[in-house]
Amino acid sequence: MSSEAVPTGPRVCGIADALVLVGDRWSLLALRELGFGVGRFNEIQVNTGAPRASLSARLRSLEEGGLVQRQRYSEHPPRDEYLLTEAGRELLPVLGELRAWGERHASPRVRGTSS
Amino acid sequence: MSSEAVPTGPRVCGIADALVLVGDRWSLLALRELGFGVGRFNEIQVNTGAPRASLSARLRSLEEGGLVQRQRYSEHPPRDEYLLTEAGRELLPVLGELRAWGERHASPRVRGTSS
DNA sequence: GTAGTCAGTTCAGTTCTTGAACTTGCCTGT
DNA sequence: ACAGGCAAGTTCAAGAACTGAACTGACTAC
Repeated sequence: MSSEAVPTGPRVCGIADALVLVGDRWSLLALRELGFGVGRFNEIQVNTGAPRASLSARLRSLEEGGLVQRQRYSEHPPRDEYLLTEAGRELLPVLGELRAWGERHASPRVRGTSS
Repeated sequence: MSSEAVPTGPRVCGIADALVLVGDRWSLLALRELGFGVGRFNEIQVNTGAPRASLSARLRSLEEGGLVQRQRYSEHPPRDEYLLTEAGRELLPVLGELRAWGERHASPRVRGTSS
């Protein structure tokens, strides 16, 4: 038997909960930008490459999930920008590790001396 | 004035590369099961709740991405199980942090004493 | 007044995901 | 032997989600 008391069953852990909030293609990229201090819609859109509609939906669900908050920076042309909440900021270390992993294992480029 | 010389531009970093491999709803959950030592298709399927077709596709792409490898555990009824490669195992700490974050911020349950 | 910026929304088409069967190969019970 | 099961997938139609391009408002610049 390979298993040593690994309890098998319908395991529910925080990973599943986390993925409900950030388990899609664009959320983490948007969060990365917010972590860089970029909070404007168009900048996030350009830097991540997400389609505007997707980004809009994603930011909205991140806001509902309590990861980001919207702040008005211009009244008259009503313009908002997005900021990380504490919950969002606490995700940044995870993103950092994910980036490190990605650079080690997922990047087809560089991986050596040049450039 | 929150920004202090944050270079704006088309930022490309390992996060995007990582998300190509694991940036979907089921990959990380499957990886979690593999991390628990559960490598059988049906068990992963039940524990994660992923539809069979999705799981099959996901495991294939994880295999192509070098995160898991398939190992035959029965010849005559040809049956494979999945194991983490080194790249896959190195992702487990990230998953651990994601779980910790999820338990702190994404779970609607618990969250301390009151509620 | 014409053009441009910013933050989204709308639209129609494409792609992805899902659940429910179905298949293949073997093992079990009677 | 033969029906019935289990395991690991595959197939298919339907539905959900995503996408790029164009459009809306509310301004600002020339």
